[in-house]
Amino acid sequence: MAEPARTISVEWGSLERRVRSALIGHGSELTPLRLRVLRALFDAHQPVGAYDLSERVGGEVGGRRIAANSIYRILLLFTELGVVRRVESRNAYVVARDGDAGSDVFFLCDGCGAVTAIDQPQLAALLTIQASALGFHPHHQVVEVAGQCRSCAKTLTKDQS
Amino acid sequence: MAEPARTISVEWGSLERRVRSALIGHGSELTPLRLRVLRALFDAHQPVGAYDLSERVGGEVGGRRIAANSIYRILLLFTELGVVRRVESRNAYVVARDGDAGSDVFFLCDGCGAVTAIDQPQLAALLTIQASALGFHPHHQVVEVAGQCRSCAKTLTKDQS
DNA sequence: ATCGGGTATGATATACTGTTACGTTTTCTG
DNA sequence: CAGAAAACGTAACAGTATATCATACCCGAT
Repeated sequence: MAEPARTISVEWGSLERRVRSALIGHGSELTPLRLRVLRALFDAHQPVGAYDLSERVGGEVGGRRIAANSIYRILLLFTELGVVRRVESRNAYVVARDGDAGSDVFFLCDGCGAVTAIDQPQLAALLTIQASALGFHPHHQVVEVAGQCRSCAKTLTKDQS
Repeated sequence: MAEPARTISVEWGSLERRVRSALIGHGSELTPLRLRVLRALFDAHQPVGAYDLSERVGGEVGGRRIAANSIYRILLLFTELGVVRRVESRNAYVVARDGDAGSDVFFLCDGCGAVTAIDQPQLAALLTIQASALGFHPHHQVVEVAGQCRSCAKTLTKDQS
């Protein structure tokens, strides 16, 4: 098993500021629970499921369990604000890159679970063109590629030799 | 609500032949249950969940319920053979277009549920290039666009006027 | 101060999705 | 026919998501 690579480049400080202002602009605020959820997601550096997140957040506070419910509500809020993205092929969630307009491509490593998010405007453009040709009005896109990251691929090759 | 559009262009006869030979090449066969699952999926003309499928297939035979288990096994087999694709953002399954090499783009209508699958080699190429640049070895890609199809978009516009 | 409203969270239940383990039936084949 | 392998069933369970109702808290108006 290769070591998880840190792949989503987000600074905690700027993330917190960004989320706080997004929430305020939305008429809400960055409550302690929301902050803890955001932090747990940030610390994971990879997609985390809602229930896993619930345990992580609860664990911080002396094992007190957080209602799955609340986690989902917070995840919904965060995704609506664009600060968190759902990884469809994993049923999990990650912190969005700063500047991610919702058209990022996710490269997901089966080995270490790391996710690399990149902006790919040409790809988004292709999809838009294709959609127009179909008379289709897109409002959300999912582009996810599963495979092995560089280090996991190396490890695998050695193992097989 | 607009009428569901028929979007996946597959002829039943050729589909059955294709699946049968794929199964035989795999050392299996097209059993009655597998045939009924395939048919139900074909008739739906849109993504269908596993449990929904279970009911549809069971309903044909006097309400006898088909084990979710068997449905999943068959779906797994079909997806391995490439005759069925999983729609990640819907937790559902559709018959693959003939010639779909696994790199199709799905346009999913939120209104009528219809799915339009198209081949988009340029897009696959873009993803491959990007993967190489990252040292990433892809083995599976998911490209799904949610939105409104032509007719549902029209209906919506009228409703709003 | 307290009443009322809104926001946030909890508690509980339930639905939906997917997997595992094991047993039975069928079919093929020697 | 015996044995093996494939196909399917049954049951239990794990994981993911939502619905509903109750509660805590803040804050402004009375």
